[in-house]
Amino acid sequence: MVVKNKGQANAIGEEKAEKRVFHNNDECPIRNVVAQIGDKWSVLILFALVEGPDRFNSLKSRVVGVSQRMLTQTLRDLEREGYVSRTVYPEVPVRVEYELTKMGRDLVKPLYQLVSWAEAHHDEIRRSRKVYDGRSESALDS
Amino acid sequence: MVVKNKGQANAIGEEKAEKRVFHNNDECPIRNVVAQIGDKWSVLILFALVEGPDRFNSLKSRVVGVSQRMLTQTLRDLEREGYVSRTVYPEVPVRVEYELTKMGRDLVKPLYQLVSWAEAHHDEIRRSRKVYDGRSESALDS
DNA sequence: CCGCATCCGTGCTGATACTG
DNA sequence: CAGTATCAGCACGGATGCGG
Repeated sequence: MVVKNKGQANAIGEEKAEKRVFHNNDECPIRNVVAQIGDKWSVLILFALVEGPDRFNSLKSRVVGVSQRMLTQTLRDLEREGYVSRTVYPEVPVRVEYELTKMGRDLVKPLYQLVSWAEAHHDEIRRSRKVYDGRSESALDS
Repeated sequence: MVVKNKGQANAIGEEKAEKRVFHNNDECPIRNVVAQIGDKWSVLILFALVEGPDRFNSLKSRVVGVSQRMLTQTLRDLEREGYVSRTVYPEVPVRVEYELTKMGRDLVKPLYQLVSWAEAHHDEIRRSRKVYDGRSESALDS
């Protein structure tokens, strides 16, 4: 992440010294990971695969709304990152199974913490949005 | 998460368990949270604010690369979600401080787990990318 | 069944200039 | 200091058609 402080102090919540500087570049592991899982379909696909290996068209059915194009593309990206493995069974017709790798199953753990938090605070977030949007409207009063 | 557990046991009969269906819509708390923090600057700004309240231009210096436009916009979004509070001190010149709310500080906890994972696996991910990209090139052999 | 190729609209993003 | 306004580029993502 290129945390510039006194000599590359690692991690985030450790010392309470000077305020840290954050870089968003190719070397930033935060963005390198979050940018991928933060896209439109990655998280849903990863969680679908938690329940076990699955085929392309089965995934397409289970991840409602994903297009063929985006499912292919996202699976390729996840495979490139090393989260998902792709296995082709040369049967007739061809069967292709996608499965979480060890790193993929590892990633899902902290990800699940985040999702649990999201589910627990969903209502609170939506209330906050309504309040915020309401204030914006009332700002138009004279 | 809008998990629909009904039938859906289509195709290939040998499903050992019922697999869940994931929807990406406005009601999905996963996407509702991940979509926001997954954007280009949210995580870095949130982590910058973990160290305490900060002013606009200070944040702009610490989050290297962010433009004035995106910093404003992201802070507004985070405020709307309820993660960040905005306080204006009518001094001369004006001072505006941004601070994590309780929910914001709460969110950072699971987020920190994810970031720690990211830092620990950054090298492995980059190796995986190189391998993947290497395979793509060698596929051009004859 | 599992894709890839192509077209194309839309929204995110940065650069720049201006305001209270 | 802390924004807002406007313009332009381009990447994201959907729809469709073709191929192994």
